[in-house]
Amino acid sequence: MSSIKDVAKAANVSTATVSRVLAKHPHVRPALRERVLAAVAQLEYRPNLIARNLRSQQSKTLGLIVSDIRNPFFTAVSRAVEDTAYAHGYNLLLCNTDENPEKELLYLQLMGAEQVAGVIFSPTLQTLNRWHELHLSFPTVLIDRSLRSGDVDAVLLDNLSAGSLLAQHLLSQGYRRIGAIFGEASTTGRERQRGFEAALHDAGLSIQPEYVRFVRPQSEAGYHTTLELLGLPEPPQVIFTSNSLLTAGALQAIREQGLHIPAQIGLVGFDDTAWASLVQPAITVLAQPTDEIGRSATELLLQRVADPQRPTRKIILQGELIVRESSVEQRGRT
Amino acid sequence: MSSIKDVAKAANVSTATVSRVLAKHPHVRPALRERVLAAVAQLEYRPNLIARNLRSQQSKTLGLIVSDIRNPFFTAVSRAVEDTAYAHGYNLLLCNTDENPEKELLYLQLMGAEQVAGVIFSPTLQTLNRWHELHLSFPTVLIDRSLRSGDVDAVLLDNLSAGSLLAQHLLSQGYRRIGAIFGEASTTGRERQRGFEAALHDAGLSIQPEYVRFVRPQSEAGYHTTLELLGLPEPPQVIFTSNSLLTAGALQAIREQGLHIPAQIGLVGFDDTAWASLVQPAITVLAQPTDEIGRSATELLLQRVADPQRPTRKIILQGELIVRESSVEQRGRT
DNA sequence: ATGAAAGCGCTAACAT
DNA sequence: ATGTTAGCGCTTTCAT
Repeated sequence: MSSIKDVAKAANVSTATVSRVLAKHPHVRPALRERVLAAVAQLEYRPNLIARNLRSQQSKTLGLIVSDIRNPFFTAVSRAVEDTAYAHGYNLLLCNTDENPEKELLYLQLMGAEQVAGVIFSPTLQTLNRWHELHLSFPTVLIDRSLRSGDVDAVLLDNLSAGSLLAQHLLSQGYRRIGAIFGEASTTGRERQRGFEAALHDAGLSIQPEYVRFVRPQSEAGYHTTLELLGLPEPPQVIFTSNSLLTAGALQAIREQGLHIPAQIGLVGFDDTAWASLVQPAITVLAQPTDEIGRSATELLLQRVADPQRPTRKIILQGELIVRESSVEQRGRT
Repeated sequence: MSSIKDVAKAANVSTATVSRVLAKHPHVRPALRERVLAAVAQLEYRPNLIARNLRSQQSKTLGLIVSDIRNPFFTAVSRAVEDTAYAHGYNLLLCNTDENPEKELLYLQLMGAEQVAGVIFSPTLQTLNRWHELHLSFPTVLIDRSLRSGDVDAVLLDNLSAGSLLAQHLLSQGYRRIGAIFGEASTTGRERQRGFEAALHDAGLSIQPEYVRFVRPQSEAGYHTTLELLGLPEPPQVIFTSNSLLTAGALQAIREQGLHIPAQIGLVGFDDTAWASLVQPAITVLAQPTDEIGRSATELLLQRVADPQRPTRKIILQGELIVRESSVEQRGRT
């Protein structure tokens, strides 16, 4: 690998001049510029970004720390973040935490050590609670989860409204006994649950605790919890799930019990995954604008990188209710 | 951010000693070690990896360049790569190329500039064809695609067998007019097609070119191509797709045409995605061992990092045919 | 066993 | 407009 010195030697100039040419500084004589460029081409010179970063104390890398890349929501967001970062000349350091606070801390440290320009992060509740103790050396934009009060940039869904909207839809369809499964590790599940409860409350319904569960936001938990719900003396008429992994697990459980959707049981969830419209009946979902979330988060982060003094902002996006066949009106049911 | 100098000063030792303690060198007096460790803790010192990398000319970062992170195959592989890398103390620089050779080259350059320890890459045919011109400065493991002859480490599916296996299953089910949609940008699609053709040939069937298509390996293409196939004067009895995005598109097209699977048309594909077993009827697939692919690729890469002289290896994994309802026997059909 | 010092490749302040 | 040089934070000879 040839270095800037080799180029300087080949072009018979100083390394400073090479650096200037590469950085497109204005005051370089065309003749020299040509010589440098020729040498660069001839030697196939590529600047060593490590050295550049060390010297300039900043990198063109963004960190993205998500809890599970297999969750289609994060997959979609990651893709949007990557695209946006790329468009701005940034790259992506991707980390997976499995909702594990220790891994979160470790990766956060890593980001600091790698001198990333900034980080996009979906934290667990635990890490969020000790956020102020962390003293991170880089700007952060939270996605999917945040503290109401937290003084951090964030791009979030209006989870309260989203939970309400989905619950209201269920109520409007005549459902009364609603089983609900929420993710336990994050603020998001809690907020969606609050929206859900608010909707029931507004409709004059009381909350039956045995119908409301908080579990690990993964397929297996969705499956087992749905079986439990279905096994209740008076099983719910519909299952409300707060993320798509839970929805998948619930669907599997319902199928295995030989129950027909929507005739015997309804099912709704979050995130308009590829399969939500592919299964039959298609699943009613509260779709999140994943592209917009990823794009906004990246742009927000880049703006903060450019201006660290800028006041904290939270971007709240609205979800969209997509009504499909899995939650059609149930007449004449108890 | 405190540096190694600050620590040295606080512990009243030289930076060399701090470095030795951190690197767990054997010959440091316990007393000094304690002082250093105390200073590290007190100052919350974190080594600057950029500086470390510059000095040691190597990093603990692995590059992963995939064509589309939204493809569940790559999502699953990425997850496995991340896990394995993490277990070995490495991080992941993730890039998305959209099957775009220019982006591939750009990202490959970036990897060099970022001094990654190595790269796992799923290249397009075009980049593969000029692989030897690239003169990469880091070791690479190819996944999903490769040249038969190429002198590069790779972890691949036995695509020929996989294509055959899936086609043979179709033949054994009595299907004779088989529409097939393959990805065009990679070697993988071609190989699966060769396996497919071999199976038909072995069964004494001739290949009907209008039934065999090569398209962009994405959902939209699967959708439109399936519509075309379905619109043929004598439409196929079953659709064979060579990746899960194509399968999803095909399924959508079939549904929109109001055709019943498997009574009116069959459907099979690759990759056992979350939804393949969730849709009804469940889809027969040739499942790839995504976890094993990601793990093997990472370990192969790490071994090569450790020993650059080691002879090139290709790890060929077998797919598994999972027969479900979407391809059941068709009796009495023409 | 420990410290002094060189140097990884680059940028930028300073000098000319 | 261009060159000289210091130094980013670290590791690793080379002395002692």
